[in-house]
This record gives sequence, C-alpha cells and structure tokens, in this order.
Amino acid sequence: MEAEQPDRSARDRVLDAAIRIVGESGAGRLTLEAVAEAAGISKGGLLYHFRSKEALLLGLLERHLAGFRERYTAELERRGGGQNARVQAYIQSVLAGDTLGLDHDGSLSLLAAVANDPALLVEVRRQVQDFYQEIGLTHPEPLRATRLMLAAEGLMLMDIFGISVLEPAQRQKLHEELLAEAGVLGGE
Amino acid sequence: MEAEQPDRSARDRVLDAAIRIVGESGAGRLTLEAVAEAAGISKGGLLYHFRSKEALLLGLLERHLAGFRERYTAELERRGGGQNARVQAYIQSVLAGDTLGLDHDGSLSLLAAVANDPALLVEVRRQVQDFYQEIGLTHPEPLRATRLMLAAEGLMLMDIFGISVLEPAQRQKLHEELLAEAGVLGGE
DNA sequence: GGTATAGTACCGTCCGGACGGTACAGGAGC
DNA sequence: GCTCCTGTACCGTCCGGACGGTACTATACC
Repeated sequence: MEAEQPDRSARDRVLDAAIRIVGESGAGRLTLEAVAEAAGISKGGLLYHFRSKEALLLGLLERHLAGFRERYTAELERRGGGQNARVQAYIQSVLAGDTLGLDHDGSLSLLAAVANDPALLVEVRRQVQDFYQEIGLTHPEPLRATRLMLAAEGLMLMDIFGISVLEPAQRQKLHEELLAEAGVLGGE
Repeated sequence: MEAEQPDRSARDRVLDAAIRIVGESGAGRLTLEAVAEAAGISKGGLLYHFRSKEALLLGLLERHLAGFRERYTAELERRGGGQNARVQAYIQSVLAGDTLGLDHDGSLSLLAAVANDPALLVEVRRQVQDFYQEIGLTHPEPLRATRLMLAAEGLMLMDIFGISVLEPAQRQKLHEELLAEAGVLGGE
C-alpha cells in the first residue's frame, strides 16, 4: 500500500484513490473532485491522466481484469496445469490476498462500473464467461467444478458487502476445502 | 407504523420504477426525477410517498428483505423443517423465480443502496448474517452447508452482472444439484 | 343541509450546490 | 522549447429537496 517505489505511477495512485472512495463512501460518491483530492492532485491533474469519468472507470476495470489474469496465470503455473489445477487456480485467484482486508480491489471496480453505467461491463462479462467456459465447462465434471468456483465467488460477494458469514479461522478452512476438493475432482 | 391500505399500489409502483431504472441505466442514474417519470407521477408526488432519496432506498431494501423472508418461510414450511430443509429453503429462496428473467429485484435493490450509501446496508448485513448463523453454523456440517449456500449466492451474483456462465438447462441442473446435495447432508 | 376544518394524494416550480467537463496558464526537466 | 504534468477558474447542467398550490374526500359542528 505504501509508496516504496517513487513511481507507483500517478495513474495507479488515482485508481487506488478511486477504489478507496467506492469502498468507504459508495460508488455514488465517486466524483472526479473527490478522486483528485484523495489522490492528492488537482482535478485538472486527474483529467490529464483520465480524460473523462468513463475513462477512469474503464481504467479501474482494466486494471482489475489484468490483475486477475496475472494472478490466475501465476497460480496455474505454480500448480503445473491440468483441469483440476485450473479450477484451483481460479478459486485461489478469486479469494486471493486478504482474508479480512479492505481492498477487494476488483469487486469494487465492478461495483463502480455497474453503478455508473452497466454498459461498461460488456468486456468483463466476456472475460468472466471465457473463464467459466475454459475452466468449468471443458472439465470432465463441469457442474461440480462450476459449483466450487461459484462458491468462491459467493464468499467474495460477502466480502464486498462487508458480511462476515464465517469467522476468520472457519473462512480459511472453507477456502482450503474448496481448493482441496477441486484437487480431487474426477477425470485426473 | 405500518398501517397502509388505501394506496399500497402507488408506493409499489414507485419501487418498481426504481428497480427498472437501476437495471437498465445503472444505480448512478437513479434520480428522483427519473423515478417519478418512470412511475408516471410528478417529482412532488414521489416525494410525498418517500420523503427523501434515502427513504426511497430504504423502501427498496425493506421490500426486498421482507420478500426474501417470506419466500424462505414458505419454502421451509413446504419442506417440513429440519436442518437440511433450512439449507434447501435458503438456496431455493436465493435462486427463486426467474431462470433468465431481468428483475433480480432484490439484488438490484442492494446495488442501488450500496451505490448511494453503503451505510444503508447495516440492516441487510445483520439479516444475512443471521441467516448464515441460523442455517449454516448450527448445522451438523457447517462448512458443507455454508458452501452450498454460497454457491447459490455466486450463481445469483452472475445473474446480477448479466453473466450467463451456464446455459439455461445446465443452470437448472446445477440448481437442482445444490438442492439435492443439501438434502443428503450428514446429521439427519 | 350547509359550511367549516382536516387529511390525503398529488403537482409544478424554484434554488443552492455539486457535478462533469473545458480552457488555459504555468512549471519542471530534458 | 517542447513534453509532461499541475493548478485555477469557470461553464452549463442536473440533482435533491423545499415549498406552495390544487383537487378531492371525510368527518364535525351547527
């Protein structure tokens, strides 16, 4: 979170600020002025980096998607490939990072986009669908695989809305169970 | 407190209009004027029924929560009670109604609320947590039960964002599998 | 029966402020 | 002196909400 590198570029700092606002005050309070202030620059400076609010929203979405793909690819490589590894990598990527943290980066990006203009989600839709197509539906046990992936998604949803349905230890156990079960699906 | 008989429909028509706007144009375009127009009344008339935007949002949330509790209670009664029946009733209530429809009534209410002011979700949080507490955590197999519930939640999430990860037939099958598996959990 | 009073349901207008976006004038560093 | 970046000033629009008014109904008192 801290700026150790002199260039956690201005763009990224702006996106971070935007995420912070959405999480704390709601997507409806995501105004250019508020983002600029939270990022420590002026409105003019913000508009230099993102020419419009829509561009800012798209930036948010793009960073989220890129980050997710990156996490997924890394996880998959770590697990050596295979149908079950894909399911595991997906689950791990959805639930990645914080067990209790507040960044939910990607989900808040989605929230911001859908609140301002649902049409922005076209690309997200396409990519998520691709993931499910590639991982779930080509799996020897498509429904079981999909179910595990969706459970991870549900857990993440609860995080977005700030609902802790499980205590941290239980949550961690559920997380591990999902991964474990994905590892022993039939077909491998 | 809650004694309204003469104009039950006007309030509901306003709420319906609000949901329509959120679904079609995004929560960010949910303005009092737009709602009034969509509901076929004037802005003044709208403000007679809901004294502020916050009141409108709360109305949306309240109707959703009441509807969910009602569905859940009915489903539970139909299944005769018991730990597994509770899990089934919950899953059924989450995925209730349309398989492909566009109303996602409740979820859009949540979306509208979280976009305008996350603080409104306090009550929702409390109720959802109660459900998980009552159904999942007191179940003999808490993690398995929770997992099935979360999978239903994930599937619903995909609906909100308009992502069809499964074809209707497959989706239906997954829905039934979740219910079936909830029925044969240990402890009964 | 007639009139006064109160309540319900709604309408149309107005305003202060916030919003997205534009224009432009710098300034640092190459 | 050009590019990259920043800050200030401003514009037109839209929003939430307040307000005053209207039409109709219901009860109340005489």
